[in-house]
Amino acid sequence: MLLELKGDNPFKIRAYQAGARVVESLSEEELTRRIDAGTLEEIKGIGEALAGKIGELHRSGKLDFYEKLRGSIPESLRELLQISGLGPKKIRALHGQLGVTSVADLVKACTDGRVAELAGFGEKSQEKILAAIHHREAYARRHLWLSAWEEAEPLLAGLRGLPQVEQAEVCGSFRRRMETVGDLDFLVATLEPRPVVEWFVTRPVVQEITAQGETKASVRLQSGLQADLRLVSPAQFPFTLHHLTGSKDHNVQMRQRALARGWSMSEWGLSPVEQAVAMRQEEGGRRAHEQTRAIRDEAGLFAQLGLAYIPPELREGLGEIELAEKSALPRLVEEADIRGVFHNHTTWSDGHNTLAEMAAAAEAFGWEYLGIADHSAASVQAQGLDEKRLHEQIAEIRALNLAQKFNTYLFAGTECDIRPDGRLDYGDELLAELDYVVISVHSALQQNREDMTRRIVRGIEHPAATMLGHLTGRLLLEREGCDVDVDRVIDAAIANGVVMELNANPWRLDMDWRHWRKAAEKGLICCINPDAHTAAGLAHFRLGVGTARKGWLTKNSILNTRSLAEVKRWLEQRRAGAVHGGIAAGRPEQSTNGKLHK
DNA sequence: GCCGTTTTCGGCCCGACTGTTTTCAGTCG
Repeated sequence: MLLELKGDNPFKIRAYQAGARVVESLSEEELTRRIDAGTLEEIKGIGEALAGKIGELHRSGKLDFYEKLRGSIPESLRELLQISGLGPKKIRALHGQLGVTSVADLVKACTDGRVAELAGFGEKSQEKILAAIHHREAYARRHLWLSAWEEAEPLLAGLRGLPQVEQAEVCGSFRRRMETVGDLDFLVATLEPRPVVEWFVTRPVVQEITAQGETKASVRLQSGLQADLRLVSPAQFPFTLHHLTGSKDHNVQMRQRALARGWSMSEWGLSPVEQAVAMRQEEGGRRAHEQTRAIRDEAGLFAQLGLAYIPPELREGLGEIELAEKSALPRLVEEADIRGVFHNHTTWSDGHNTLAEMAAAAEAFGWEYLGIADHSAASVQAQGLDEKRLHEQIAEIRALNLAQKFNTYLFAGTECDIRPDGRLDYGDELLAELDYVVISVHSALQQNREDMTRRIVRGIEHPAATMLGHLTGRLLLEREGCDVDVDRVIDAAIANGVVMELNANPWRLDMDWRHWRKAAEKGLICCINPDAHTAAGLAHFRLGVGTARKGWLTKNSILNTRSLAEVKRWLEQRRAGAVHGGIAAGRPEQSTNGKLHK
């Protein structure tokens, strides 16, 4: 950002951005190892200069280059970049010619009418800047994936219902299943765009139209979410779908790959390089792809570049292209693979539905089993169960199973607090009576990294622990997770045969998808849990499946894709102390049919 | 600042829309 504001070489700026993304994608462990071994430069995107700077920053906590850069630019200029419509060039003009160094300065300059007098600005720019400042918090806000879905779904259904529309999809980070979404990118295949644009910009949920043209429109929805509509011909659709789905890193790598094979690739199509260059010089842009390669869908596009189909969730530029080339991408878990969930709450603690209501809802999903894990006594705020009440609940669960009222088997569990010192909130005898134990941190979240890590690892080492609930306790867009050494916790879980939850509550999606791929490769087993507090909340398991897919998880590394019989056997063995190192060895295909046990 | 089966120099993705222009620059995605 500082280099941008300085007006430095745009390609240099891009190199820094690319380098930053590379560093972000590394675990702390690997980053440190590579710095110590001097192998940072082996990673694409990190050269001599960046490796040197990263090393200096890592060793000393300071970077001379950065300090000098920062000193040369007013700190407050950076926040101007957040104002939509203002880029580095305009900010430099405002700073250089009007002496604007802060948002407050800018507001004053606009209301004085001085901005409109600048070359390249006018009345309208001035108004837009003021409006953008006014709304910048609401506009810059990201939205939970689920909130975005609730906004997108009716619009998508509406678009698909229009007679002119052949295909419609939501692309972008939404399609890639990011945990939060910045805007919605609708893409439509049509030969008659006008009425579609007209329909889109006149929806009642549209608060403001920010752009409207022949082939695209942008609106601001009442929620503050921006929604863009792109319209292309059916022949272009797969190219644009891929392009708008991204991510940026993935697209850059795909284009490089296309170029290496003699193709110029863009959102418009795929054409031979020489032709694209020649036509661009003669005709300009779009016509360059008139003789584009005909392709039916995204799979055809990947195939043209010698790649297996890459699911949207994996398109983050994190090695998916290399594996697609070898047809070695994992077969990702699907919603239909889930046969039950653990970690759910009832009216016994802070849930809103009774045990029987939860069981009925689980049965409606066709699940073979449902785990009940109400809060333990320490979670007073959630009406956690004391020993007596937990005994009563266990009895009720056993009775429901005996009565065979539901086709879904109920497991008696608990979400047992890990106390600040790492001890569990129930005694060993009581824990041993349960079918399984979810251990979670709910209090003293501000503990330092070392204490928190030791606390959680101690919980994991308890012989009764079955799975670790919501690793960091984060609430997306609201509260940072606790500070914990994730790698150490993962290693401890694997060593103790403890499963890691993927909490599918829309606010959590914790453990983060960025950790799962490597963790699963090491042998960590996942359990996708909705952490449901209502019967309707059980449906959130779908968000967990989306996140698991984003984390490269396959059915085999997920506990609750196993049949009831397998899960029962595994839990029994675990409680007898016979299982160590996870359940990866058990092949689901070879198991008995869980339905026998209903 | 990074990169290399055209290269160690000379490239680096590119088109739509807006507002300001009077043919185009800046921003965005």
